[in-house]
Amino acid sequence: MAGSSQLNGAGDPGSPGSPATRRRATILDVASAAGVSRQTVTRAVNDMAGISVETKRRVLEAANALSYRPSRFGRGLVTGGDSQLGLVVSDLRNPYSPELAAAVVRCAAAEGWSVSLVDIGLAGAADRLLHSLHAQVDVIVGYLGEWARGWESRFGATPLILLDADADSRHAGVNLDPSAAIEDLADHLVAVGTRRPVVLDASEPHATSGRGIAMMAALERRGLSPELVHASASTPEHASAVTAQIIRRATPPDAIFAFNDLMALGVLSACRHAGLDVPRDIRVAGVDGLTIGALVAPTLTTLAVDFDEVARHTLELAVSLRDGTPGLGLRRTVSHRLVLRESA
Amino acid sequence: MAGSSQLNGAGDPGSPGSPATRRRATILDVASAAGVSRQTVTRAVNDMAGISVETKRRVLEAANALSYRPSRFGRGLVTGGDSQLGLVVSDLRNPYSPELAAAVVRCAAAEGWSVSLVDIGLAGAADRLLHSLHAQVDVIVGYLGEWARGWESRFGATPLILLDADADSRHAGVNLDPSAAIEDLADHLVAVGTRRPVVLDASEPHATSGRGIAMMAALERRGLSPELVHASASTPEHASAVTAQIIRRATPPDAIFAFNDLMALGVLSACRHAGLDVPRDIRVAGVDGLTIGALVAPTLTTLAVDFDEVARHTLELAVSLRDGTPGLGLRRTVSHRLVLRESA
DNA sequence: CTGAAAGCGCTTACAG
DNA sequence: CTGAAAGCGCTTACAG
Repeated sequence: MAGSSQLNGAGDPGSPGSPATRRRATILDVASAAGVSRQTVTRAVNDMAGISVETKRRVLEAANALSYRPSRFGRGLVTGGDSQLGLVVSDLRNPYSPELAAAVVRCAAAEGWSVSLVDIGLAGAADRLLHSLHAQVDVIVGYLGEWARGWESRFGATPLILLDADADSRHAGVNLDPSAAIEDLADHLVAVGTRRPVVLDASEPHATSGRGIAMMAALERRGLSPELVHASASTPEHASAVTAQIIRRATPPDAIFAFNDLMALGVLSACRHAGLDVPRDIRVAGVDGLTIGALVAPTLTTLAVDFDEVARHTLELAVSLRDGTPGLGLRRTVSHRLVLRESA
Repeated sequence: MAGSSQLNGAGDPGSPGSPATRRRATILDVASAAGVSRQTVTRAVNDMAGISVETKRRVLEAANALSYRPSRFGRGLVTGGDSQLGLVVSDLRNPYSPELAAAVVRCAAAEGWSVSLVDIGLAGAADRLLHSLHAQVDVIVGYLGEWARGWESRFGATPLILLDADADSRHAGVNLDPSAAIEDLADHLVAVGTRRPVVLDASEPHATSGRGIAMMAALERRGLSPELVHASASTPEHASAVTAQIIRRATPPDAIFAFNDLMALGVLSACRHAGLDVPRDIRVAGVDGLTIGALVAPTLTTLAVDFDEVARHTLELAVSLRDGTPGLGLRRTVSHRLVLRESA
């Protein structure tokens, strides 16, 4: 038809050899196809008042025939568009990430934000991903790790919210504080008669994690002599391997506090394969409060993170950052909570 | 000049009645602050050639002082912008969703797409969420359920890719086919001497799921008389409750095939609490191939979905749909694969 | 109920 | 190395 060849030709109607990728129809294409002006098209497409039923029908028909979709850029330029949050995680396959993402996505939706999800765990792609993300969102939040260093020089004024980062960071952030929950757990372990507790940390021997240190201290303060053990990585498999060795000793531990729930699952698995009953022979606890901890048998005692609370703080910070209204504090803290289940 | 210097409170702290939400600085604000033209600002900000070091420094300084961030709309309008995929899941807390999302996010990133994640499981918010999503992405993919009905009339030409939808759907989609894996599992169960298998389905009695029907048929074809049982919902808890009843019988089953891995976890839990050993006393299998299945003890035998393959197909379809090049087929099928582990 | 004008913020040629 | 002009696709007043 004349209309469609004009559409594709864009000023060059008779251009021979239809292009492989046809240009997308614009509001002007629809307008001319329907024989109306562009703002009549706007009215029809956006379901606005001030348009006759018949005209609307005709316009929508033309729009449909041309597979017209309003450009989000054209529209966003004039309306401002929705706010966009970029959520960066280090490994979507670790169940921790999805549980956080779920909370953030829900909370964001309630506040009218969209969230773009990025996994920078991929080898080498992190730099490219962050670059493309920072061009598309209003605020970036997540576990940036080393990428937070030198942020301004690389990504200019893109606001950044760090999750569980170093306390000395200059960026906005939401931190996690396990100390109170660790005290509660230590109390509990003592109350049930624990004698030989082991703290199973993930990091390298020379960089014991904060929670590992805190747990050691809490147990020592209660008169126990906990042993500190390191897995070479924080995976269930490594935790399982280390546990298998430990429980084979002449005097095995009667409690293992794992760096996180995933590692605690590995501990549980090693205990089962060794024929040990949890919690009768040995008690096990993790950190994070992942949903799966309630699905395994025995159910896992844990220091749970309130992901919803983290998400709430994150969105509050995101709003301040977007609007440039720093408010009072750009750093928040969320405490872990002891959740006692079967394993301890 | 007067306007722009007032606008940025930065150089004009004492502006009376400073507005709650300050207008964001534009490229023109930076240009005038740095005393250059707008395209010189573009050159500096986008790290382009053809600008002196000194000018660039001055511009970036001004940009920084004004917290300037290029508008993604202004930029997208002229560059076209990245492609955006909208991923819709029904419940991010069900581990199935994140595993799918992880694969899609990774695959999309490799193809240069961004993905916006939306959870429509939220009560009542689905309609609003889909509306805002469809204005922001190029293609929508996911588990739409009832929302796929009447899509065109509500969301016009927004391309849609349905995951695991009815075969009679007119939309593009990626379907799952468990039939071959079900045969493999049936073979295995027979080979290890299963006598009294139970198929634990999730749906209501009058709407047995496709995989439930297929498993029943596969077992019957091998001379067994499987029993079909329904949980009132597909949660681990319901599965656990039903299992507890069944295994209490005089002649309990020696194998349970659960609708999905989550329910299989519930089965495992009920067995453990009843003192049954899996797989010695009873065999258990699920469907989905979730990561957690490999972390529990005993590890879970399952009919695994290759999420990466689903993601690959999804992105191929997304590209065709975005470009309006339908290619040969807009429907793909991915087969489950039997993964034998300890539980069966 | 409909349309002509202006402008959102940016980049891409093009001219100096 | 720098800037004046044009235009991306849309909506928001405003005028008929």
